[in-house]
Amino acid sequence: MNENDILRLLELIKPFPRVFSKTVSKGDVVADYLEKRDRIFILEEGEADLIKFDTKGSKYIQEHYNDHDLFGEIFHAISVSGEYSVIADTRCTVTYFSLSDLGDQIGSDPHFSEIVGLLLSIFSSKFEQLNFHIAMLSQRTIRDRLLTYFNDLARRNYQRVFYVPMSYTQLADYLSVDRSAMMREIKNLEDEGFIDRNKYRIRLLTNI
Amino acid sequence: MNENDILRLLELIKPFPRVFSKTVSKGDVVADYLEKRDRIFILEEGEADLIKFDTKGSKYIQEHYNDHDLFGEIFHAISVSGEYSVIADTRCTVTYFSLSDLGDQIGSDPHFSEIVGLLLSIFSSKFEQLNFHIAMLSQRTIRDRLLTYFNDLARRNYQRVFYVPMSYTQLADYLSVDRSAMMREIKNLEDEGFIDRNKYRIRLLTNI
DNA sequence: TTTCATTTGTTGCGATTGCAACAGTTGAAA
DNA sequence: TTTCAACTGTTGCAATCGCAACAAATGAAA
Repeated sequence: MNENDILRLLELIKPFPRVFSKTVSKGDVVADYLEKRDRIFILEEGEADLIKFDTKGSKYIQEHYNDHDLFGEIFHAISVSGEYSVIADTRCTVTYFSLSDLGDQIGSDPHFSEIVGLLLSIFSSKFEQLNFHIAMLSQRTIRDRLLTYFNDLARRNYQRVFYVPMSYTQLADYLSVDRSAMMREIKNLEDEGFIDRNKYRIRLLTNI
Repeated sequence: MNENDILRLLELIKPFPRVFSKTVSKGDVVADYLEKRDRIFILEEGEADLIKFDTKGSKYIQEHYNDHDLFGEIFHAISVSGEYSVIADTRCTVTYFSLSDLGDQIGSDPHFSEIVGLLLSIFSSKFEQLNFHIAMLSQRTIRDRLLTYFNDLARRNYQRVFYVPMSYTQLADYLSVDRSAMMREIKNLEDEGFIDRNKYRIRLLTNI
């Protein structure tokens, strides 16, 4: 996601009456994903987690958000069972608005076309993320999912070396595979000379 | 997708100079997915298929489009390998435009706020589709993917009975599983009393 | 520094899946 | 009406995966 786009959008829309800001303390609920809504949240300061509450009562960290990250119901593949909340990891300031509200308000704004452009570029990049997720999940073996994911990291880093940007527990969740089976497959990739690994630092040794 | 939204959007944007229409003959290329673009196509009349050309030369129908369907690069999980084209199945008329172009043009239009609203509602529904696809692919067994998909069909039909809206070959592709393994699992679901099936007509016999 | 919860790393085993192969069915074009 | 390609339906088998279980490592809070 382009951080400058987010910052510029914030600057432009903050004056609108139906664009809200709030600050929540660590541990507080930033947003509930209980009802289907068209709100978009921009995290201005702090860190927060998207948490899934299982039907059995257990909870998992589904995503982690930093400064200038963007989240909202419409961007998420809320799984069939369970409830979701975004919980503040540290003290957080968020700005949020409802998309349909925004549509009503920006018409008369002199920066109207810039705002629309920024929204479209944010949407494009979200579509791209979701589409990549689908392409990765369409791979049928753990090995192919890992390689698809690693190649994308390498491509976006312009390097064969990169750091996995989340814990392996979270990665297994993102790839939607069993964690232990994923670890086994990572070990296989190392043993067979496809990758070189040192904790979260990975180097791809082959093409494709 | 709400067909009325599409029709109203067409009505509003057709007058713009950078919104184009064309008619292509059966078998012709409607759109190439070779380059990353931000164009959106609306099929006004006719039928078309999104075709994937494998690295081995084989080709598959990935999606099928009817009147008033909407497609474009940003809406698709273009898989890692292979090329894509949209090919006319019958004589087709399409209207298309580039999103960024549209952003530049609608600012001065008296209906801008309605246009933005329509675009946002179209995007919401695309996000919903992609998110459902991810939630379904996150299920780890063929059985769970089938039940997730069937329950969604039933929910959207307000009925336990529904027709699978594509061939089983295409369904296996959408669920990203082996076709024969999927057929085996469908048979198991029948044998175990979860569903009742007659070709493409399915009735769910249990909850969840 | 100690404690303790979380994460990583590893393995055996049974269940599920993909693959290959082939017969039967269907439907559209010749 | 015949032909033929595409799709459905089925099975055996080997590969892969999820699950359970547990030890080791890590790191944040007390």
